[in-house]
Amino acid sequence: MALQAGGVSDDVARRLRERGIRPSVQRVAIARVALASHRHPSADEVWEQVKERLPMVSRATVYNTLNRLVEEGLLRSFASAQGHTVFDPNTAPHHHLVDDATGTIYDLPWEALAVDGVDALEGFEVRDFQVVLHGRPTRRSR
Amino acid sequence: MALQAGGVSDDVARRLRERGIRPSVQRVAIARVALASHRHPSADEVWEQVKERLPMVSRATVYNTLNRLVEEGLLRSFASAQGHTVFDPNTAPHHHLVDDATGTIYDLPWEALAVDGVDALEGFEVRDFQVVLHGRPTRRSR
DNA sequence: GCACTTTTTAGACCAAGTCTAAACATTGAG
DNA sequence: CTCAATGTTTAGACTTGGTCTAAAAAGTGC
Repeated sequence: MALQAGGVSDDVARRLRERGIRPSVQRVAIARVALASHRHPSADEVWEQVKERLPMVSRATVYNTLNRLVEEGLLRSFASAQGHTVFDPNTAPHHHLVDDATGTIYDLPWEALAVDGVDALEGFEVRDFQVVLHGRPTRRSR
Repeated sequence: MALQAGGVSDDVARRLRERGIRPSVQRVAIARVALASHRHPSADEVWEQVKERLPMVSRATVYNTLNRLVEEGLLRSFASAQGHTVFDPNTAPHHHLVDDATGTIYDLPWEALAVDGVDALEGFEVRDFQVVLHGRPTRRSR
């Protein structure tokens, strides 16, 4: 197998080590794909991509690693509109816009929308929230 | 099998007929459960409840009927935080609060929150939206 | 009552995700 | 370096939510 360019994978390995995750070859490869992704991939989509470089990697390892990355706060996961779990390396607060025709999920910056009334909600203690919009992009360039 | 009280099921049958759905015994029983529910049940939860009155009803009929009710606008469906499809008879716009500890989903009235900035979004055409909050109820009485 | 259409049924099938037991890799002590 | 202990990965079995299919049953119109 080809050696990986030092810089990026070292950075990923460091981030894993910081969270107490031993940076095995497999875990670094999986984390590289998942942390760089901007398309909210499912676990199997990550698996496909990782297999291009590391053909013998097993599905269980990909699932276990992704779940571990979520536990350790390096990734977020949530259910897509189709009910499948997808992963998002953007752990900062942001909103989502779902194109129901394609299933694509777009990130919207937190500052793009203002939500008023959360503090005044009666009967609930709110930990966090986001706006989920349904619609479609009007430009191709996204 | 016991006859059903006329009033309610006649009402459900009428609503089905209005949408061009022939009100078979099974479909009325399924719709009665789903339309009366306030707990965002999954299809299998609806199936369990329907079977109490109509033990021979098949899973396929429940799934088909619920999907049909969604198509015809009598129900909404969406993916819960756990990634399972759940059904909601409240088709008016409203927000959701998810208790991650229990998976329970609470409805919040549309007027409880104000979202600002949707019209000003660049690059997207928005069809609808809602706020999804995570937290927990502070009162038992819900 | 009879041909036709619609609905329901049981169970096969499928896909996403988890679990398991065995193989493999890594580490630290001697 | 060798060994034992521990941690990780693997293939494949398993589970679960959901769909599909072919045949039986029910409903419709003449």
